[in-house]
Amino acid sequence: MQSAILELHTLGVRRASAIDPLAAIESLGRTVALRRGQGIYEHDAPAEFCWRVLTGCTRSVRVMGDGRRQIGDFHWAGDLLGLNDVETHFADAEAVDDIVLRRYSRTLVEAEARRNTTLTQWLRANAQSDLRRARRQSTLLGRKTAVERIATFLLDLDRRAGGLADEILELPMDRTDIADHLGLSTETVCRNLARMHRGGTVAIERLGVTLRDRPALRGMASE
Amino acid sequence: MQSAILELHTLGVRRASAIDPLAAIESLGRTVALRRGQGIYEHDAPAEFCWRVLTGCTRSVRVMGDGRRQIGDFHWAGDLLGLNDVETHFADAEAVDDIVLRRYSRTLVEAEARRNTTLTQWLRANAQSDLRRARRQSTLLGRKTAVERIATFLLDLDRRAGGLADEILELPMDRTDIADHLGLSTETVCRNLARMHRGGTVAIERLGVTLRDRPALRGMASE
DNA sequence: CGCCGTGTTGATTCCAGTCAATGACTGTGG
DNA sequence: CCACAGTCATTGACTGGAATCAACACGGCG
Repeated sequence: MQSAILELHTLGVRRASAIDPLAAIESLGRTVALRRGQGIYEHDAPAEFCWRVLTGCTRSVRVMGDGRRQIGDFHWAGDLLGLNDVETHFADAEAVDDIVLRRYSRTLVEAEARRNTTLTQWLRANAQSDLRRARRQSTLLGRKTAVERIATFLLDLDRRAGGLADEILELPMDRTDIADHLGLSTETVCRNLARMHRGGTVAIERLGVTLRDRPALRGMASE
Repeated sequence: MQSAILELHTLGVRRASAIDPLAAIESLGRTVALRRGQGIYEHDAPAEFCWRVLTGCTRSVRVMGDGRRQIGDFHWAGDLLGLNDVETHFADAEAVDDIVLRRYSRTLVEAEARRNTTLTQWLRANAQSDLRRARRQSTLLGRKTAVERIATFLLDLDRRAGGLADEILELPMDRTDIADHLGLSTETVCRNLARMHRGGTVAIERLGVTLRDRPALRGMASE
C-alpha cells in the first residue's frame, strides 16, 4: 500500500495536486491488478468504490442497445475514476492494457469529505475538470471533421505525455477504441492516420505514433 | 430581490432543491433583464459572476474559428450558469428569448462555500449533474443518427416540461440552435421533423411541437 | 507453420451537408 | 391597412465525407 503511493509519485501524474487528496484514507485503499480487457465496474451498478489508476490505461464506455459504443474518457496513471458517478455508475469502465489500480470505498471518501473541506473543494474541482473535458469533447464530436478529431486526439495525448520532441507517443488502445472515442469508424481512423503518415506529419510505429510535425498537426486540429 | 425568489418558486423549476442553495447571498444578487440574442458572458472572460435563470431560456455556445457552433446546453428557469467555469468562462452564454436573470458575485459564492458545507456539497452535485448530461450528449453526438438525436432532444424537453399529454411543447430556440446543439444542419433538423410530422409522431406548431406518439418517439430515440 | 486478432487498403453506398429557391410570418413605416 | 423587408422554416437537387462491406497484410503465439 505504501508502494502504491510511492509508485504514483514516480510516474508522470496528470493534474495531480502536490498533496494527495485521498491521503487521509490512503491506507484504507486496496491495490488491484487487472489484465487488458477486464472490467472494473459496470454501468448502472451501485457506485460502491472509486479507483485511482496507478499504472496502465482504462476506458469509460457507454454502450447502446445495438452495440454502438462511445468512449467518454481514457484514464491514466494518477487519474481517478468513478468519483463523479452518483449512486450508480454512468458507464462501464475497462482496462485498456494490463493495469494496476487502487480502490477506495466511496462511503469513506464521502465521509471524509464531510469533515474535510479541502477534500470537498478538491472533489468539486475534479468534477469541474471532467466537465470541461466533456464539453470540449462535445465540440469535437458535434462539429469537427475526421482529420480534426484525430489531430486533436493526438495532440491531447502528446500534451499529457509532456510533448517530448521525437519520443514515440504510445497508444495502448486499439483503433476501435480510438474510433469509438472520436465518433468514427476504425477504417476512417486508419485512413486518416495513413494520410498523415504519407504527408510526413506523423510516423506510425509498432505501439504508437511519433509526431513529426506538431505545428502541422495543430493546424489540422483547428482548435 | 424577494420577488425574484418568489417568482422562482412559482415556476416549473428543474432540479431545484427545496431549500435554495444560494439563499444566504440571495439579497446580494442583482436582477437583470435581457432581450433575445443578447450576450450574458463571453468565452475566456474572467468568470466574475454566475447567474440564475428566472424566466426564459439561455444557450451556452462554443464557436470555432471558422464559425462552426456547438451549443452545449440550454438553461431554463431555475438553472444556474457560469458556476462551473473556473477562472474564465468556457463558452459564450446568450439569451435565446427575452429573459430575466439574477446575477451573483462568484467571489461571494465561493466565500460562502468555504464556510457553508451544505453549499459546497451542493455545488459539487451541481457540477456532477452537468457532467452527467455532458456525457450523455457525447453519446448522442458521437453515435446517434439524425432521427435519434432529434427524438432524444424532444423527449428531454418533454421530460423537463412535465410530459403533459397533448400540451404544446414550446421551442424558444430556432432551428439553427437545435442543429448546433445536436451536431446537425438546420435542413436536416427540418427534414426529420417534417418526416415525424408526416408519420404522425409529432405535430408542428407555431412556437413548438406537440408530441402525438411518445412511445414511437422513444423508439426513435434508441435510448 | 498456420491460426487469430488487429491493422490497412479498396470499392461502393448512403446519410447528412451544401447550395439554392421558395414560402410563411413579423414587424415597420408609409 | 397594406406594401415591404427581413428572418426563419421548409423543400428540392445534388454533392461529398465517412460508413459499410470486403479483402488482404502482418505479427505474435500456440
